[in-house]
Amino acid sequence: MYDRLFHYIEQYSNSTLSESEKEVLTNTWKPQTLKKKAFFLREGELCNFAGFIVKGAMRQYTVDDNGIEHVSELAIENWWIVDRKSYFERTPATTYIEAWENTEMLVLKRSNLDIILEIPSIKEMFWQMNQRNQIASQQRLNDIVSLPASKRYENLQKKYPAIIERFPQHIIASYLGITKETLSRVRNRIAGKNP
Amino acid sequence: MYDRLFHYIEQYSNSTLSESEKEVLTNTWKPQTLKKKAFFLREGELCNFAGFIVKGAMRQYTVDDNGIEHVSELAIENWWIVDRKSYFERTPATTYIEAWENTEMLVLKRSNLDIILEIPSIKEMFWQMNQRNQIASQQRLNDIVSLPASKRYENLQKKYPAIIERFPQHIIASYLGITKETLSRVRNRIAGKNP
DNA sequence: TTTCTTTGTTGATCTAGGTCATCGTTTTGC
DNA sequence: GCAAAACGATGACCTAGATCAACAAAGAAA
Repeated sequence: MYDRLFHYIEQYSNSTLSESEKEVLTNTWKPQTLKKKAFFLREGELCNFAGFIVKGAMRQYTVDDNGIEHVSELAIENWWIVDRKSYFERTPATTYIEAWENTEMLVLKRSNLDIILEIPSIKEMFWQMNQRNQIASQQRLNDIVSLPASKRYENLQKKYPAIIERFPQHIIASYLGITKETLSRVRNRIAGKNP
Repeated sequence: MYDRLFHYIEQYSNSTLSESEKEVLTNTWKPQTLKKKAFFLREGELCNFAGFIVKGAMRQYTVDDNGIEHVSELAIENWWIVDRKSYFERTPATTYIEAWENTEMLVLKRSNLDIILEIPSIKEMFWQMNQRNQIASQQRLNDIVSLPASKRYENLQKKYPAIIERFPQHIIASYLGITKETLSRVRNRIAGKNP
């Protein structure tokens, strides 16, 4: 169960974890399973845990003043899921995080974060993770203002085909910032062009 | 000139810089001035410098396939300006960065980054900066899919009134993901509501 | 099986915001 | 000082995508 996490850390820190370090990790990261549709976090709560998905799929979303849900993040195996703002700044969460499938995670309690960051490869891994994440959301922001719906969908298909297979269309649509009807029509148009 | 930088670092690292650390900083961060309209970075180049703005204003933007500019970042005194992806991953820049006013900066060469990160308060400052930045772009992404143009403008007014005063409307419009005409009308409507 | 929920499609219509064009006003460069 | 550029406002029109509605199909639940 922990192997995926170790491997992830070693990959992104570009270094090897010692046995003692691995022990610290197993003492601070705890397994948690969530049934499909169960909430990992609700708006208004404190996000006390950061989760690494070992198996399953989750989605993060906000609810606006009109009660409309807007998907902000979709995550599957080997991804992190956390309300960063709430977790790092210890403020009430503005997002919901929900298991979309039955999901197994390893979760890091916020109060253990500082201990964990003493390990250089962990610090490096978090550093890289933040960097990558930031670049990705910058890219997403840019796409949303400069590309039409169809191009955004095609980009997602290219970049994260696995995501498209794991979530239904109305969730993907919301992630792309369009309605399910528009995504349905966009897919038809694209299919027409590539016979 | 360096005082602003020192102060910024001490503020966000929540610690005090020693004299020797300050010396390292003055040896690695170099002053650079840019005339209005001069480029700090062009698409395709390597972003070899991260800039801290001491005085002035800059904008970062991309140009899409149709030649339309999309403002991705606006920065004034005490802000950083850098193409993160290019700087950290050493890949060709996808953005332009241009001085909007005559600007004084302190710039950190990419090859000095690793030296600088040895100083704990610097590492901490970068950590915080990345964290904040990430949260901000997440917020911006959320706003753009969930709020109408008028609300986005009002939010910007509340959050960064200084930005609105320093840049012309067509730049602000692009930053908000709308056209200058729409911003003009939106402002009229808002002015009508608050007589 | 039967019922209920979730998912996806398609049509009709609407609208926020984009596009195009024009025209003052202000700034800037020389 | 003057021409040229940059800036901002406003009108007329257009369109990508939203909204509303109806319906089919496929799971999931019972």
